[in-house]
Amino acid sequence: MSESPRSSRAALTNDPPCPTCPVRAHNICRPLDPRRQRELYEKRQTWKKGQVLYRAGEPLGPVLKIITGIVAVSERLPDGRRQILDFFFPGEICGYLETEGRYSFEGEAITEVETCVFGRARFKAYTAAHDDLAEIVRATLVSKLNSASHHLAELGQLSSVERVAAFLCWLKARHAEHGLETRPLTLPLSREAIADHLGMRLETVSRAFSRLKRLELIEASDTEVTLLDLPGLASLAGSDDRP
Amino acid sequence: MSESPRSSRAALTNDPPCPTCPVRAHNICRPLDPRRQRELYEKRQTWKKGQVLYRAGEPLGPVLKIITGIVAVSERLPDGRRQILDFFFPGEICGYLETEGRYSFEGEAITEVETCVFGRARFKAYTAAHDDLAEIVRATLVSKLNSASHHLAELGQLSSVERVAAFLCWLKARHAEHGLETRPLTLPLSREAIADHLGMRLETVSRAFSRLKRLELIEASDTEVTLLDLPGLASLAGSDDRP
DNA sequence: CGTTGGGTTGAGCTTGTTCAACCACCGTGG
DNA sequence: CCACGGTGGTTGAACAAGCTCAACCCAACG
Repeated sequence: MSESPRSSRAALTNDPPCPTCPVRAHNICRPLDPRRQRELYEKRQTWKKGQVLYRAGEPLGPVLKIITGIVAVSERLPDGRRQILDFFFPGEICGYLETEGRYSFEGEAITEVETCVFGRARFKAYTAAHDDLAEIVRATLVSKLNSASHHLAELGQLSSVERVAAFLCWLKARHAEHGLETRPLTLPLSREAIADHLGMRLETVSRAFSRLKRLELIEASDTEVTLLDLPGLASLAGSDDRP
Repeated sequence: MSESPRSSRAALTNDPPCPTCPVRAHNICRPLDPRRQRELYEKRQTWKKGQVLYRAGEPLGPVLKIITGIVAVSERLPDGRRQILDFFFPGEICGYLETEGRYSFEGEAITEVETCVFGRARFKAYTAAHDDLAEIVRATLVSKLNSASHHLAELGQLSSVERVAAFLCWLKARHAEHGLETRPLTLPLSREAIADHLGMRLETVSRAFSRLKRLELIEASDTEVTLLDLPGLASLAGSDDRP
């Protein structure tokens, strides 16, 4: 056996880039020691903005963990209308939880995206074999069900301005959770993406932003928002923050 | 040891009513042999129409499996608006999947309801210890996430008539799945409950029913509906049933 | 320097809400 | 037995919210 430090076999199985990965402490990777990192890691892939990671109805492909960028998961109606169900942020795993047999939804890179790529069968077996990982998957599933339900209540009951307020609060929480700047928030989403997420038209989203500015609840440009009055926004959004 | 066939201890631990339970073949109970039925069974409870099984924010109580009747799970805004997130039918388990620490939502009996009652810790431990049961719980969770997502797309994208059409298709599928009469469907839900589920007002639901009748897609009374043209309804509902 | 892709804003229209009247059904009590 | 009130459903008319279509703005970029 060769002792050369970079034989092709060694390059394949050793030295994963995990130690410098910005999301090594997120989700499934959080409890991994170097040995398990090496066992689980396979490869990475980058996706251009607008590129589709998987399409509804297609047979299942690999499991993807987002390293950088944002993925929108959506359902599309035959006539082209689409509902963005969720935005996946760095650290999250997409194309896994919401799958049974085939993809039910569509995953699209909303920004430039970099992902870790795992063979599905291997990933499933590995997470099933390790209790701590299985528990993380389960907890994520429960939390996704909760936020989908909450989102449901927003779409069903809130007016357009209320929905945008709720969205901004949600976005802030998400940024905070991922250690990103929250004052101001960078808005990596177009008005159209926000509209498709909130079940309204982009013009209505734009008007809602204008209203919130006029009410001095936010300051906003095309790509940045500052939440000036978080409690005010939250109460608009119907969050019953009982103190 | 007494040989008397009905000592109090024996009454407590033996002879669960499972053999005659109408939902013994549903969900978690499906793979149970008599021994496991005896181990898992605790007791039953009935709830009057309108009674609240649990409230958002309360500490967790027991896990409930519905034997007969329908439970509506909803989120309520501070100002009283409510969104019915899901209807739970006989065989389903409620107050379990969507919980983390405390109840996030509210469960209310929409009809007279009979349930099996399981101590939560015991239930959790038992299902975790049996692989087949754990798998059923996991699959249910995934399927609930899928249907919540789909419901989200309906609320976000469909018009009022389309939503009612989608709801009727869904209801029919649900009845079929539970072996209930589907022609005509009995409608155990008030117009108000349907409205709260679809994010509209009861008057709008009523008008949508009238429109669907005029289009001869359905026949309906207060408490019964017949779906005359299922494909027609489905296409209204935006179901891309590719043949 | 023109073109292109978002974003904003206005005017008119459509859809769904609000408020109110009315109806059918059902159980209760005179 | 019938009058009564209550509950849930339907329908209409006026109104409001959000959508459509179109003009316009601005910054980025070839």
